[in-house]
Amino acid sequence: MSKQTAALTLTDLSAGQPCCAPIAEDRIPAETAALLAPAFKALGDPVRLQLMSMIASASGGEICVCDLTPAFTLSGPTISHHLKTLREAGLVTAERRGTWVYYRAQPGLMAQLASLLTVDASVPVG
Amino acid sequence: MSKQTAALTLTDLSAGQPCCAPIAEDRIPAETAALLAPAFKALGDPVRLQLMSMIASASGGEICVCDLTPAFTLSGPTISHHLKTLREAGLVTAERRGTWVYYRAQPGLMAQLASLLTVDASVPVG
DNA sequence: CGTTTGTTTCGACATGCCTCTAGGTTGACA
DNA sequence: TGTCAACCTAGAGGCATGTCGAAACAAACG
Repeated sequence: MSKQTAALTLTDLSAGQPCCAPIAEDRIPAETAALLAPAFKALGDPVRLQLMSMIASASGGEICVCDLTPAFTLSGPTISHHLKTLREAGLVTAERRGTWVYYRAQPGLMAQLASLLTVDASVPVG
Repeated sequence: MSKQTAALTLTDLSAGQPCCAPIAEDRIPAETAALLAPAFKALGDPVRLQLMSMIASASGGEICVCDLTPAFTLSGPTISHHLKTLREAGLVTAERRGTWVYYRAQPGLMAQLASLLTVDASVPVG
């Protein structure tokens, strides 16, 4: 991992390490933007947003690909591609158990994105 | 009118109308995903994420394009293009006053996205 | 009225993304 | 061991996006 420009890594973020103040408090540094933008980008597709929702809301905290694929009118490989995108963004993790692959949400990064967008009413407008 | 699944518009969201439960509570409907994905997509670029941050954190709640452009090593038209993307996503609004154009964040939609990503510790994991 | 300054639009090109089909890999089971 | 099911990877086609330079538009000012 050579692109260590920022002192923060995706692993840190997934682990829930705080990254920065909310977007409305201070201008975020370029390194942070470069690190978090891919996560937002991954959520920028309706299919992936629904996949993320199904994974995050799954009972037991995980869900099988075999339960995800039939929920869409898309081919298996296409769903697999979207899951890979979510995986590479650090939003989910995958684990193979026997025949099936189970996906699990990564609450740390989700919380980071949420806190970044949080608009605090007490944020000074001046 | 407690269960609004599809009859929601971007205007509603920008105005701060609640759209749905957090992503980790229930699977979001396809209509909601189609409505919110463009907003995440708009934030999925490092330049736009920084622009959004500069706008949202601007003192006075607004900022001039003439203050945004010099902050990047990109051409004016390119910055304008990114601002248009944020505008069309409903994340910011623009107003021309004299020579300059001022941009202002749209806290309603930002709050929607934040609440969607919020992970409640009390979310049942089983 | 013409010039200057700030901002957006237009046209073009390179790159990236979404989707598919085809094929490969992994694991279960007779 | 052979076969089948589940899942992923590879490659291609078509469309969208990011970026630029040039030009158009808008407002202020002399």
